[in-house]
Amino acid sequence: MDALPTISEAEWEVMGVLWANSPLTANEVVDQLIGRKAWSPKTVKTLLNRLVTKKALAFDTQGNRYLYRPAIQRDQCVRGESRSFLDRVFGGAIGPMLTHFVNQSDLSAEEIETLQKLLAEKGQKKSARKGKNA
Amino acid sequence: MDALPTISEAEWEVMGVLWANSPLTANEVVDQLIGRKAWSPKTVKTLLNRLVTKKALAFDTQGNRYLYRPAIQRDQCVRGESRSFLDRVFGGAIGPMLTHFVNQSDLSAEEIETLQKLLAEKGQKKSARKGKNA
DNA sequence: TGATATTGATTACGAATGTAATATATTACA
DNA sequence: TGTAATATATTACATTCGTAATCAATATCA
Repeated sequence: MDALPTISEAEWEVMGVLWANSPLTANEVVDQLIGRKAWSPKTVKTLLNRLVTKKALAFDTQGNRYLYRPAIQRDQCVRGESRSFLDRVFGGAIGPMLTHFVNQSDLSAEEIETLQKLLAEKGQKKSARKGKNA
Repeated sequence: MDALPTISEAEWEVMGVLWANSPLTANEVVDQLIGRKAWSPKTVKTLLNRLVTKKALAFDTQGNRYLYRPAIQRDQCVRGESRSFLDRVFGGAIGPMLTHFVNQSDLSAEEIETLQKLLAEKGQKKSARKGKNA
């Protein structure tokens, strides 16, 4: 059930580009990263390669070029990373984690409102079907 | 300003023990980890050593034993890790990150309430001193 | 068609990590 | 005081990661 490959920090950057927009050639990925990372194009190619090996990316051939595209969903990776982070730093306790971020961060009025609504909904469901937490 | 050492996953486990309770001898740390990690005592010693080298831990000598204690604050490390996680996975956008967790998680009624109160306070301050976000 | 440019594949290499084992110093028991 | 037990220090070793350079295959231009 958990066959997610491990995505390193640098690799996340590359995945980010392709999750946002794909398929892309290697050079297009390189271009997207200009300004955000001071990487040699060679480095980016290496990362693309590793991600293919890890089966985090797939590609279709177009002449002698590859058109890369994600082979795993961003949302799955986000969940995996989040779980790992939560366990490592907050011992798996999500309440304290959220509290921490709300305290630390400078949320905009809109963000606060969005979250409040979300929580309100959560609270509703909660009391609507007591104990039946899926 | 950012002189925090990098704490690896395994090292977090050890730091966790000492943040919760210190000072402790190496063996006491080993004991605390029994059941949670299937590590050889040697491995724990190695981690303690590395953490001392990284200046994440310090120790006082007691006979031929060391009494280890944290040399950096948990809160600082939490902030560092959180920032790194946020940047990597959510591109630094805290709103979406919180939304994600609230959506994904199964918060207890109490946790929901706590967060709602927190957000309410945040919202208050927000409108009280507009634009003056520190 | 031959030289060149481009693309992906392979190789490189040091630092960090996970996971210990061995060596050395010191203490404590007999 | 000698020897065993224990504690820390040093060394080990395979992987992963960051960061590229070089090699090999192919396409393109002259």
